[in-house]
Amino acid sequence: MNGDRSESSTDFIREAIKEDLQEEKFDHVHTRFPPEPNAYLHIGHAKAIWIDYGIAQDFNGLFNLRFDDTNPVKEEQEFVDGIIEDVRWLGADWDDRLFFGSDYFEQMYEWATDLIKKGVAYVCDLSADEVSKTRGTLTEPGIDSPYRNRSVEENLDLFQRMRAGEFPDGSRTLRAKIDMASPNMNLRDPVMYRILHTEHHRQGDKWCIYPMYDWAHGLEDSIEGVTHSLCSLEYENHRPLYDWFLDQLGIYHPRQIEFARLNLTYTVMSKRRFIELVNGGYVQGYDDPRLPTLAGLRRRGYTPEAIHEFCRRIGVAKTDSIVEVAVLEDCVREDLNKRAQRVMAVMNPLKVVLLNYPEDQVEELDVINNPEDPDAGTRKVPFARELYIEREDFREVPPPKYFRLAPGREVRLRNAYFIKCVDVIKDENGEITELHCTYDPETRGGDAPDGRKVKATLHWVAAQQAVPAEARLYSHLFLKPDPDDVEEGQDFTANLNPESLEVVTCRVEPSVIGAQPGKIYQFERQGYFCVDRDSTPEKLCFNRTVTLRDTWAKIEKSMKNAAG
RNA sequence: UGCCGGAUAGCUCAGUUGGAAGAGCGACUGACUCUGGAUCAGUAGGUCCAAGGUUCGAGCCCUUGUCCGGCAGCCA
Repeated sequence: MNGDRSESSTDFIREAIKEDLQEEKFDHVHTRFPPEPNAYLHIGHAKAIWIDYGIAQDFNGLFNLRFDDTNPVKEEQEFVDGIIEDVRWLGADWDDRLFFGSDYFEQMYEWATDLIKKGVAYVCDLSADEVSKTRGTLTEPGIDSPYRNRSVEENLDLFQRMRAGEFPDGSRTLRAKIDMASPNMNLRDPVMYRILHTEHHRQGDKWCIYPMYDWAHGLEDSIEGVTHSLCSLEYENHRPLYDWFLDQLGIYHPRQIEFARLNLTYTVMSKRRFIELVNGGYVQGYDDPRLPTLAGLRRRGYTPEAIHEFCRRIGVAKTDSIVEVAVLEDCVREDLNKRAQRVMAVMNPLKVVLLNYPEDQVEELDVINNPEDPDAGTRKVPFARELYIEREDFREVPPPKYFRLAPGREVRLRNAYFIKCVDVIKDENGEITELHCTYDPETRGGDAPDGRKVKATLHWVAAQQAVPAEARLYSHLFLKPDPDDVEEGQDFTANLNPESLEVVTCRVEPSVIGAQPGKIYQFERQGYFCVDRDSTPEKLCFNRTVTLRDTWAKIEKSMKNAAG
């Protein structure tokens, strides 16, 4: 874990565990992350993983990765592979404890039989619709199933025949006999098994009855010897049911503790919505860099360290909360600032011709790779007579407090020379096509021997030597902090940001040639950019992870506000 | 008019066994600077939902109320 800055932070779960250890309810700690393999993981799962894995580490305990694969209709091997990759990428380590709930089906079946023999489980012939109708409501009790008092022998026979495949889907269920009048809906004779003649991704056609989550989950934790089953708030009302099953069976009993799941501003965080966005063509896949999926974040250039730091900062609590994306963005900036090699790239080029620079000369300038990291070394960057600078780094009529290039003004080209603008060239439409400047050979490297200062430093590239590349500039997927904040009759897609992806062709210094997908750079003064897998040997493709903090934009905004 | 949770700074969240109210983000101010977009430092005064109670002492415990969230899949 992140040793140097984690100042032994604690939370209500860690405290509860400490207590359990002191009171000797448990003599060790064993947690697990139990995803269902029916979708890709998102940053909300990362929070859960860091709680599960982080706690196991803090207490020198064990951590399992277990797939909760009890529903063959929705689950696929593709997601198993994707999830394993994501969890490993995040840095959680399950050693050799990779498990599948479906491997326990036989044991679960035996335990179900035990419950039938005990007289606390029965085969019910009601249809799904009838079960629903007889369950009652939040304020009214349900009514007993007419099959509730079948004999143990008949239940045993029927259940065995359910397994043998004698009955069609949905015709019968195995139910726990608890209390149809319980104020907790989960205790109104919940279904334990349903009939599903569907092939399972691991079990094949071995089974045609499948356990419900509520029946299976507690058993899985029990079988694995998990001490603390950490899960989200929505399962709080299910805890009494897990306890009931475990108590009836008389088997090992983990302790469940619930915490609030993560919500983020300007995005959505559910499988269902990801599917809608992908199917609707609003994003290009589950690993679209605009999505908060782990695959998307990874492709965007987020690092495991940044995500870990984010999880540390947001903490663990039971309060429903919506965390600002700005916190996440700040975490990547902090991490990438330390590790990203700096490079210069121009997004929106404006040609600069250095009138007094020799026509065919090209210099190789030594440039520091990362001012934050002395070990990062230096590289060569070509400098020539024709350059590109950022169009917005020049103003013909500079506003107050604008210190960048303007007619007659001198600025520094980062790592190179001072230049002074002597002429502005325009086309017939009055559009500026290029700048004529002079450079001062004495300022090579960026400092003037006579001690004179400039107020701005611009990034640049050599026009001939720079390589064109595609840059994908991402901004928030939604226009509002809460995507569900819509007019009546609309859904969250009404808040989609039409400009969440802007694709431009930029020009980058040649040192990036050959960079592999996943490589992260800081484009100086602009932001962090990550080489995308869509890159080809001919053309690099960059995803903007996040912009740098933009103080100038703030100044500009406040001046506008002051003026308006 | 059921059951289970929650309510702390502008925003988002911490707050260990009850013992002088915290962080981050944002904002503002300043330093520094070859990223005026790196970096660093400082400032922020919130009836800790409300009203009672227990206590020498309560954000933390108890009671009541208010508001918010979850629960009526043969999903997880």
